[in-house]
Amino acid sequence: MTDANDQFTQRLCFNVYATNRAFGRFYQATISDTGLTYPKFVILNTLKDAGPLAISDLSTRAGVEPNTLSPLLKKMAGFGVLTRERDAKDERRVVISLTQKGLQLLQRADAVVQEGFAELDLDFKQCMQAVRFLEDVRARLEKADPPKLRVDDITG
Amino acid sequence: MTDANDQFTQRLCFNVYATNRAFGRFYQATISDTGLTYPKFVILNTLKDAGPLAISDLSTRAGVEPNTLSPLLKKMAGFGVLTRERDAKDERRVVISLTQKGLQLLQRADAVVQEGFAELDLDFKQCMQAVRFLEDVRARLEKADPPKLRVDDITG
DNA sequence: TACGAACCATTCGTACACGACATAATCGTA
DNA sequence: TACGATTATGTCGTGTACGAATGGTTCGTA
Repeated sequence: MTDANDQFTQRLCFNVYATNRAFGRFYQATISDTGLTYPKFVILNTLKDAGPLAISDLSTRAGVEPNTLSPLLKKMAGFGVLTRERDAKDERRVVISLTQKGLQLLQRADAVVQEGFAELDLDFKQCMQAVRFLEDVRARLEKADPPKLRVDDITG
Repeated sequence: MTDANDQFTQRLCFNVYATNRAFGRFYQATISDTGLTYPKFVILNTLKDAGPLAISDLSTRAGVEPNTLSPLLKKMAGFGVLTRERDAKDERRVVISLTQKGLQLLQRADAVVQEGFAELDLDFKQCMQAVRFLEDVRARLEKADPPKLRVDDITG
């Protein structure tokens, strides 16, 4: 890829960044009254699709580090939307399961979110292409070995 | 758009979310030694492209709320990469300008980031399409009036 | 020209998100 | 079978990010 094209990667990065927060505000406005946030919504959704998962597996699927999940899951368990249990076969693992309450909450939230998304009226084909492209980008980012800039005289 | 298509909007949202953090980790690995982070990088880049800006304008361009920017800019000014000055014409406004030090830091960081992005070897055309699509999505999200779910008996 | 509306920056409280580190459990191999 | 390497979770410190509320500044209009 030429230099000119790398500019587009930067623009892609910026648009991903800005769009992520736009989506976040959209979810906030839609579901914050239920106590849900987008990250919590993602966790519940992942559990619904995959069934009970250890924290590390949940981490991989959601693309979030385990140390981010750990306190979040503890809090959510406190609200009864999921449970945390040590795996008897491997005492290192903590298995997370969706509760009935969690499932109901998720379904209600999901319905309203779908309703809001429908009004955006996005083009189906473009949407699908973007999803596939972003999945590819993510895979490349994860296996990449990024270069490292060292600057001793500047802090910030 | 049909219900089936809204599922794709959800998948888009998730991929934007996950890709954003993958990019964030990439930047972290690349430029954290300089004290920069991706949000700070964006601020410097925006100032380089647009010249001095009031905080509210910077907020609009970067897609970040002013209350997020405010403390961040104060800290960055402390490191000498930008300056904060009250606008004499309108005492409400605080004008942010890039310093020479900030510009140099940005240029060095930018070069290394480009280098890393080149190795991702993304497809130029797909990248451009994704950028345009995400810009459109963002515009729609910002003018949308999201539905609101109220649930009294659940907190989280 | 005065005064309420609108605008701009800021502070505050809360919620992710990460890297570095700590600790406990399991695995591999000598 | 012991013991170093690996794996899984959790804690800590730091850094965004947002909505709500605050306190000046400017604008519009009576």
